[in-house]
Amino acid sequence: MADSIPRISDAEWTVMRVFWERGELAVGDVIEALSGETEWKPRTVQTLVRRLHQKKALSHRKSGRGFRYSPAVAEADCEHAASRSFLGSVFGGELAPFLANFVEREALTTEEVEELKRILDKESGNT
Amino acid sequence: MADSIPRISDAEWTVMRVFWERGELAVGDVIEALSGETEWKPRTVQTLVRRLHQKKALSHRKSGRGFRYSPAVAEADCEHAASRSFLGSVFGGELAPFLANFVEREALTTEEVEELKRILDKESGNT
DNA sequence: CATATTCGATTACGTCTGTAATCCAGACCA
DNA sequence: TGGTCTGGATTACAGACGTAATCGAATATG
Repeated sequence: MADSIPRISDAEWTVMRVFWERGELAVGDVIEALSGETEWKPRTVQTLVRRLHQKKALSHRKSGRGFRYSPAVAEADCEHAASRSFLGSVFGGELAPFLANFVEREALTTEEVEELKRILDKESGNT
Repeated sequence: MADSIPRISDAEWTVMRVFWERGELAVGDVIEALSGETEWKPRTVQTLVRRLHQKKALSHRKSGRGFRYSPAVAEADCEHAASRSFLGSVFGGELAPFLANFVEREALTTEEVEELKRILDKESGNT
């Protein structure tokens, strides 16, 4: 895990999620997987795949006429990097103000609150 | 509150925070306020202020030789819009997966967990 | 074999961002 | 009054992003 996490753009997240869900894919597979979800033209998807490969978020493997691509970074790592970056820009890097703002504007149900608390408790034994 | 919230970039957040903390300011005030915090040249700060005014995040008022600017959007609204946008891109729009990923990778102290739970409880009476 | 399809590579193009520099006019200072 | 400082307007410029089109090679298909 020497590589730092590449910065993934909004459109690229959509593509990466396909790879994280389905593993190694050819471009055509990605195009098909996204055909229901987005309006992107095939060339658009291919550009996104190529850029993700350039920035080392996907790796390459020659296969027949083209390549097969697979995730070269872990989803959770990318998510965490994005979270840190977001909290850094918008909330001074802190989780609490984010959460406070969020619950202040969104009506969470008691169910949801309970779920979130359970998640908080999952952080096992610390100080 | 008819205007939708403008999209504020990373560098722009730094500038907006100065306005939210201090209210109406001339460009020079912002430059000075940021001189400790960033390495930005005065022209850079001015460009950011001008762009924020263009995108209606700041309003204008003629004053002497130049203008005084003030926030035209509420901090909490911008934060919430940014949060929604971030969760939408990265976590399928949901808070729980974000929180789960975060606590899984960051060692929160018991103190912190308690604070977060208190925040969650502040969402008053819903279903 | 000939044609249609697919995919990589290259190119495109407008917008947004970060990071300024230049130019100019008005204001303050000596 | 003439210089200096400030701030607005204009311009710059490269890189990221969204959204592709074109070209050309290889492949699958009839």
